[in-house]
Amino acid sequence: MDDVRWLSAEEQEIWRAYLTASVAFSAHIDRQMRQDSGMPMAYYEILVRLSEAPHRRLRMSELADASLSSRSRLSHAVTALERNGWVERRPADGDRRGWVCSLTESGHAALAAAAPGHVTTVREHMFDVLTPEQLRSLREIGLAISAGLRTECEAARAEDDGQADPCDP
Amino acid sequence: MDDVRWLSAEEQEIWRAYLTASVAFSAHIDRQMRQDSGMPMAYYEILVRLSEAPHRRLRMSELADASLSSRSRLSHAVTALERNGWVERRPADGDRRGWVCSLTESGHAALAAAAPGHVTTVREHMFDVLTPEQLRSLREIGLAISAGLRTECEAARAEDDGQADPCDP
DNA sequence: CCGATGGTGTTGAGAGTTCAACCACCGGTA
DNA sequence: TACCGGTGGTTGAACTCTCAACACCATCGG
Repeated sequence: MDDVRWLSAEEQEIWRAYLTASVAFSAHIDRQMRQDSGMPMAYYEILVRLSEAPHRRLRMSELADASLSSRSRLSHAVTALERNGWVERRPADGDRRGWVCSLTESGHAALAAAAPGHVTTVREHMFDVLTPEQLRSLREIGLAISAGLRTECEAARAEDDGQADPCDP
Repeated sequence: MDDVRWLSAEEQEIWRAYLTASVAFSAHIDRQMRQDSGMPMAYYEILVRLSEAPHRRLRMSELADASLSSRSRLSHAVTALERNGWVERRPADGDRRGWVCSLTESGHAALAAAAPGHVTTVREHMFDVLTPEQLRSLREIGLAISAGLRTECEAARAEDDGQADPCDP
């Protein structure tokens, strides 16, 4: 890592355009969610993933993967969501290490109340400002970046020479 | 906000592709920065902005805008950076309310040490996985989304009927 | 000069995240 | 059976961020 391939002026411009938009957009969405529904975006994501799962329940580890969250983060988050009565945790049958997390009726109601504002925000600041072609492109870009992140994890895992895996969360 | 324009299946796919990539990518970058340089990405951003400013110094409010951070967040961050000796805060002359924050030599060294790893990560997971055309498109997409967020702020400000401005940070 | 208004920046408390242990359990192996 | 590495999940402390309140100063109008 000694001969760094620095970014050209043009590349810097691209990177900055992406970074600025990404940071500002996610901050905007998070703020909207907190103000209108009293929960951070990460919690909304958890509720969404639960609501989409069969029987509205998932193993903790599966929920962590689905909601792009570390196990530790999810554990804390579920504790908070449980306090609100939006979610329940019960032992998994068949594996006494595991727990399944399920969406309560009250949690489903909270999700239903939060969704309209969220979707409206996303539509206004994304689908209303981009052309259909840009949207198609954005989909491909997202898939490519995600794939790139995933393959690095697999490569690190494949080495399995005791190196720490930098892709846990 | 009663007749919500929900997302079509195709739109959901686009949104999810973007969200997944954006969250995973920023988490990856933040983790790399923390592990290799002991600071969160937000702090690196502050150092970068200072290093690019004339005389490597900026008013707190300008630095907050440049680093996409709220004033409160910047204030806490600068306190932490000051503790590391990477940054200094001194009263602004001409306006006794204000403070200017400047990058120290030690801060510049920390930035120089952190940059290679960061740039390498960005290149590997963005420039190496996207085509030139996708990169051009991503730049336009970023600019469009940022512009959309900005115009909403201006609209809110233009109303100036006592409504709170939801675009402060 | 005085008060009203607005901008600049800080502070403290509470919420959320990260990191590094840690415990409990599974599955395979000797 | 006993051991042992690997998995599932939690915990507590330190850290970062958000939000609301505040203090201070500038500026403008009377």
